Amino acid sequence: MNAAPTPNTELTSALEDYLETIFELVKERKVARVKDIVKARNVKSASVIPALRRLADLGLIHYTKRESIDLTETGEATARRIYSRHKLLVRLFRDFLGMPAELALQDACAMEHNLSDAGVDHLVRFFEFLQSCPDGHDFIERFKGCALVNAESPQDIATCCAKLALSPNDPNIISLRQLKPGQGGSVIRIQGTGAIRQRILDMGIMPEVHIQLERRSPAGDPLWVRVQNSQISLRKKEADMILLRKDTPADTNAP
Amino acid sequence: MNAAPTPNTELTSALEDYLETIFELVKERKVARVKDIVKARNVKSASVIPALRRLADLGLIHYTKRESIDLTETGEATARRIYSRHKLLVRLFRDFLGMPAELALQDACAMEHNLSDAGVDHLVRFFEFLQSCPDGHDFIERFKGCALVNAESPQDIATCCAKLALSPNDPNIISLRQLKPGQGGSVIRIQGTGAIRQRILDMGIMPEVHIQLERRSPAGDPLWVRVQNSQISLRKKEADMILLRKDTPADTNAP
DNA sequence: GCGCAATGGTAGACGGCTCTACATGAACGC
DNA sequence: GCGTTCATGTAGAGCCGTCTACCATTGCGC
Repeated sequence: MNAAPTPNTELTSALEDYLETIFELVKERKVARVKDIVKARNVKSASVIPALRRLADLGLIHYTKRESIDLTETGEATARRIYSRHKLLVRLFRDFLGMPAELALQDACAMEHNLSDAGVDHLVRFFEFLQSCPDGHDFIERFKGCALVNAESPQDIATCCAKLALSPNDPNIISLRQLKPGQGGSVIRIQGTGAIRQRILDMGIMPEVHIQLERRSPAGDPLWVRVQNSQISLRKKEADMILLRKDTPADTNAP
Repeated sequence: MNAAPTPNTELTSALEDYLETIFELVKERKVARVKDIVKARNVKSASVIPALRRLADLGLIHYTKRESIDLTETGEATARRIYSRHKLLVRLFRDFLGMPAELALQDACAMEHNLSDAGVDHLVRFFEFLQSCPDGHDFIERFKGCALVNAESPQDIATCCAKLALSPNDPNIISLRQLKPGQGGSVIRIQGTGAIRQRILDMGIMPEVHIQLERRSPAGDPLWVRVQNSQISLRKKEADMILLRKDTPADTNAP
């Protein structure tokens, strides 16, 4: 995936993964063996050995042929740094956003290599805020209890918010289908779940995105809308699910 | 970076990047040229051409030698999907976590390839909640105004929280340095900023992590603590910055 | 002591992505 | 018409990370 002017002396994502695996193995059972790494990372031993050699060259592990593997001091520090990014992302996705543990883990594994120091810092500040501030905790709990998060146990938004600004009768909050051609609005939320929801998200329609209704086909069903500067077509059924705040006359040339 | 049993017919991260670049160029100036891609992605034309050929093979772009490049219908849909992931992450890091725009962009670029559908969905639900629920907005605004987020314009946590549970005199909230050997606690926050803060985070010390004080050196300065099952040493100065909630006698064998 | 199973390691190949160095084409000024 | 210039494309090489197929060591049961 990369390859750039790789100066051969760099910790790549793959190596980070190996290092992290070793870290976990050592933590768990004091010693890492090739077999364990093969199993944990689901690769062949032929892939592991050169990786170990390179980690050894980088001074991150102690590795001599046919002997047990462990981390050097800098190796352990580096691994802990990677591992803590991992934990942080898991915490974000699982504990805060309510994502299933399994999936949160997968995403965290993949993303941890790309999270910058600044990203770490800002996530940490967020968690610090939650730790210190009971408002924060209340907020998260309400968020997690809410139908938006867990479609299976739907609890209405109104129940989750202390004060709900979107009165159901606000005439500016309408579904995309109710727009007139030429009108636009900003997405507030996508009603509904499952495959249709995913399709709508895949098209780039998500909260805070601006949509404009261009026209309806004569038959009425496919609607043509403009999103992110390009035109896409939607079925009525989908347009019903997209809730938005209609532009006020003021913001005619909206984002 | 990958390479797996790559069946040659797959959209890799690098290709996704090229596709997204083309999407943005087309959006901006109606047409993408090799030169623009070279410039945008900061690579050589020799790298771009084979990528274009493979994108064309995948049916994502129209490309014939020496003619202008544009997206097929599926190419545009795919690109929009990737792009919306990108935007979503930017929104998280910049608008919600208050990360500088530049850095948020970089992180988003790197991470967008690894965010799963489920991850997207959960982030979206979070933004939907914020959109719908004034509590949410208040919360974010308080978070962003808070000293934790913006070290430069420190506003005390107490000011940002409607009700602050951590009374400053809570005897269980102490700095790591005040622990007695054998005692432990859960990190609440890291005081201070800059390089020292980053060093502490790099060691894996962040909110919700459990730390136990093992011993102090005779001189008193290096402290030895146990984090994530391994022992690390800290200077007094660092220990001062780590605020934690002391274990109650109940949770003696804490996580 | 010996042989077998399991574990660890080697050789060689392949695809992906990038590069440098060079070649081709097109467009514009004159 | 022709040459210069810039954009585009080609050839070949290198590294990474994976694989398959084979080889070497170890240690354990007997």
